[in-house]
Amino acid sequence: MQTGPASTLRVRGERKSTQERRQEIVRAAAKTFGTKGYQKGSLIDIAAQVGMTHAGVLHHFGSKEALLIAVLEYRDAEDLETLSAQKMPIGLDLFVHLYRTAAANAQREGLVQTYAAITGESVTEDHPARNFVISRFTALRGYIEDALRIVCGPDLPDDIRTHAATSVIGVMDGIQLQWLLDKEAVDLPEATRFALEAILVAAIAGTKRARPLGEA
Amino acid sequence: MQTGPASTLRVRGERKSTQERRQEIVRAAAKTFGTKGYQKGSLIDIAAQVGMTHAGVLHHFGSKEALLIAVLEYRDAEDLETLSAQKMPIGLDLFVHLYRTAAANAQREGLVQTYAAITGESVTEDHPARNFVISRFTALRGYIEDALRIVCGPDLPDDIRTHAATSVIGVMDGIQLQWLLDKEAVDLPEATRFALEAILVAAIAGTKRARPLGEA
DNA sequence: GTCTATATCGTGATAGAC
DNA sequence: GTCTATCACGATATAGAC
Repeated sequence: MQTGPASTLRVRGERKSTQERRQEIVRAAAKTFGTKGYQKGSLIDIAAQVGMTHAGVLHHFGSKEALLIAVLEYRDAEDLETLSAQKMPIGLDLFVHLYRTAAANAQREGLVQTYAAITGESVTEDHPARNFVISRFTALRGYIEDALRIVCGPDLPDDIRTHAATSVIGVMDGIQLQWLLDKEAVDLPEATRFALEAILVAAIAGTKRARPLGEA
Repeated sequence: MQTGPASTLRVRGERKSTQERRQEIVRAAAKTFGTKGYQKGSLIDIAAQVGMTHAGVLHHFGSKEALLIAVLEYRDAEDLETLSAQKMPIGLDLFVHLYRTAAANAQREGLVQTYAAITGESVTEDHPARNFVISRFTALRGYIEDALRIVCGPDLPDDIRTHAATSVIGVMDGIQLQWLLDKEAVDLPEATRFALEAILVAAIAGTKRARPLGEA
């Protein structure tokens, strides 16, 4: 991704330099978009955090929307870094990883808040993060379905597997949301553990099951 | 709540009158706040839907924030109307009701979208809907805990009951969110049914259970 | 690479005519 | 009860100096 301009001399040891500055800005933007939301979060606010004017920020990213995209990509990169390994865990390990993520998230509210605010806003018309969020959900469902294929075997009907994957993501996001709004009322790690176990057990129980809920 | 000015003559059969006009506006506002979000949704947009200028809307509600509150109250009233009875069902009936709500919601996207957009935005700083959403979650958790007390008996440890209630709300919201963003990938009623059953079974299984997830 | 200055726009809210 | 007109404000983005 090295798109350096030809005219600029590029010494190896650029002292502080663009890349670092851009990262500072992205981090500030993540914080602002997280606390104020994308629409209300202003470039002026972001710029102030890194000691610049908003014009300076625009010099680096061109537009507010481009900055948001940069934030989203940065968040994804951070997520991968969090994994001790380089790749997404598989099988039962994935569920262990999901629980550990929830436990870790309980101590980094900012990250959760940024994710929740942007995801929440993304359902609105023509929101710049919309496609990103959709892709993210699709990918996550895929990972979880793969894990379920390993844990439950191939006998598990496709629709049940999909419902389970959708439920896992849904319940993690939903619990995070309630936790953000009322931390005393919600135990993020333990509620998540309960839900993950419940869904996993139900998936393992698998194909045939009594249906207590249903017709009148 | 009759705060009519003394100077105005109030004939019983006011022909079209304020209350109806206000309701039109609230409905338009719910639609706009749902599609654009609260921050981006403008009074001008809302006013146009009912054939007025934004000044006209402000005459009725005083401020944009007050209009949002009116929308939230209106939505709650609608929710209660949806219930065939007047009161919230109890015990197992509550879970049946929750499933039916999800099934009904699959055919009224607008309502779901409004709820999701406002709830999503509410995590941001000083958002006018924040307290409303917090109260709503608190009340819902209470209802569900009560239902679980009936279904599972009083032996169920308090923390498990709370985790289950949090999970129920979380999974319903989370599945709705994924459905809004990608309706082909998510079967809202059936995924919800799966999740509700899973959580219910786990709650019934109750107090003692092996813990497949946990330490390293 | 960052600043100042400015263009342009849209908003929520107010005042007063009708 | 609704409109027109206007205010005050804050935003994104651009142009050009340094």
